[in-house]
Amino acid sequence: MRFSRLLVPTTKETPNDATLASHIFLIRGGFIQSVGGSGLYNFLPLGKKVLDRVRNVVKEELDNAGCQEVSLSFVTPASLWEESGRYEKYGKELLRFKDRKDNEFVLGPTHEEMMVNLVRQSVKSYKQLPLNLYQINLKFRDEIRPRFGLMRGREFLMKDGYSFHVDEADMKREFDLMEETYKKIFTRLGLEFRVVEADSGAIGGSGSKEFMVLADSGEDTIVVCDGCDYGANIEAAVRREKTCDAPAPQLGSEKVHTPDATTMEALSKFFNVDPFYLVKTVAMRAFYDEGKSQIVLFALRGSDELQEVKACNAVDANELVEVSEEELEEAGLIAGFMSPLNAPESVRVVIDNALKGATNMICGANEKAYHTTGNTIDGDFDYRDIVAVQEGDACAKCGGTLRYTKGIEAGHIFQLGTRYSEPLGCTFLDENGKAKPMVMGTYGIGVSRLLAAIIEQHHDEKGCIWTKESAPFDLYVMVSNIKDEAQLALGEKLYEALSAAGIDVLFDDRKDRFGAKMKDYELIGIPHAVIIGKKLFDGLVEFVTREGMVKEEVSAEEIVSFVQERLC
RNA sequence: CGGAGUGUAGCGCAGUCUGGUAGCGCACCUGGUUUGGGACCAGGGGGUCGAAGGUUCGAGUCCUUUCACUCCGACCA
Repeated sequence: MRFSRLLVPTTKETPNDATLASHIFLIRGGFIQSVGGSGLYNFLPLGKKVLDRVRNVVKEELDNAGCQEVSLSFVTPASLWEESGRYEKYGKELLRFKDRKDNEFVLGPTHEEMMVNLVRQSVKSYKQLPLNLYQINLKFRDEIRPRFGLMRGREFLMKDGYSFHVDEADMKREFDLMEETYKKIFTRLGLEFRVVEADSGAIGGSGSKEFMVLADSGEDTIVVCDGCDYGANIEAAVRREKTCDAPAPQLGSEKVHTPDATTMEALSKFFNVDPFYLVKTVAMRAFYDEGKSQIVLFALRGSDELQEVKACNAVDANELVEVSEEELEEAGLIAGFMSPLNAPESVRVVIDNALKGATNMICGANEKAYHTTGNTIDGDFDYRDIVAVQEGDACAKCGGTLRYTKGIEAGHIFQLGTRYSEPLGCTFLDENGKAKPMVMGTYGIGVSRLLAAIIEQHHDEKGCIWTKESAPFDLYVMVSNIKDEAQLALGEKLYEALSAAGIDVLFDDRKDRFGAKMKDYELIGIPHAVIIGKKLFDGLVEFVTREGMVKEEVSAEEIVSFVQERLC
């Protein structure tokens, strides 16, 4: 491709809404263009090329693993969503609309329903299973807050795969195969990543794993172990039970006047005890379908923090919202002095596993300005894991030290079970002629997000540094001064010879000066370049490696074979 | 939805307080010079100042309403 003919509107100036390197360089490098609506982007020729290359890597590996590509309608009938029960559960993220006949539709945010519908219509027998179908298509989620360019757009390209099995064991086999396949994909793309235990979220199902591309700019906090390979999203992370060296308060069962001790810190000072021996009670309003809600008290040790996703799952709610003091009072609760032990009937109580059987605990009295001491938590409560693992906690697996790191969720695989096949009636006949719901797995990769993830991991202050399998071109060839006939002639010759050798070359034949072209090269970030410049007088050209901007002088006569050797 | 802010040329911004010919940089077009680190000179095109209403002789500027977008929190590939 000749640069002079390529639409690559590079800019010197940074768009004012871009803060992330990937967002800045993808816009400045002319890969993508903001559409104006938030979270919507056009892919320009360079961006489209990268997207296609990434997509091909994904496709090749999946096809190798025996998956079959299909393409489902982007517009999906609302009735399917009602069948699965997600029409409401998915909430405002579903973009709903009606056609001229007043039929309701949804722009697909994920396609479990659609794929199940496809399969239930065409698969009837155990002989046709297992089956793994995928597509690489647009998705639309009306995100609450799109941001960071391609990282969190509303419209995005996703690979979504769905597998169908006769039983759980076969589904797990496929799940493991997909984990291996995903590892191959991310490795080929040159990404440093980690596979972690994850929460299943709105998709539903049991076991799930996320593929986290490690980057400080990642939106997810992941917990990793220094001692073993344990890794988990903070939303699903577990730890070894915590202990405390400080002595437990030796206080009998009493009610103590504690007027100003409304925080854990103040309470800890008041009694001069470690927060480990305090009961922290967090009130949240849990929302369910049809707008129903209930106040829930979550109790944990004063030294712990509530993990909201775990808490939300514990009460099976759609979402949790903080509660105002007025609402608390209406429910008969006093902020700062709440207790799970004698809570009003109307509120639900969930207690963290770590508190089960705890003794000598100091707790709110459910009475203004009073706490009670000497409590033992052994009642018939709903005990759950609702705690946020903290840095320094011990690994449940090996006892090593856990720490936080940041990641970009690039892939997520789920063991779905019959979450969708059952309500949608996706059944097959087994050897005995009995109808059974298919056991499913589902597997996603954020393909457009991968572009952002690659740049987050591979860039410098000057621009992008694409990895081998993601680069828009294999090689960039620059003629420094196109008025220099010898330079131009060599450029044309190289362009032709290298292209003929199967190398995808971006040939910079523009009239601009050396500096301008160099800046564009650095911004666009093609892995290697050949610069034809003044040293051609001495029969030399430069071979540049974008990573580190390493320059090597090579004889003009040998450059073709030199490049071929270096690029493969 | 809660909090904070911004809407003026394709992009980045000034002008708004104190009403009086709509500006600057980048980009773009024409001509010339220049060609190893985002060149220079000369000329040029491009705007219903987010929208609606109001005050006024006169509104980008003041008032009211509204919409959109951005940033900080809850959702997710």
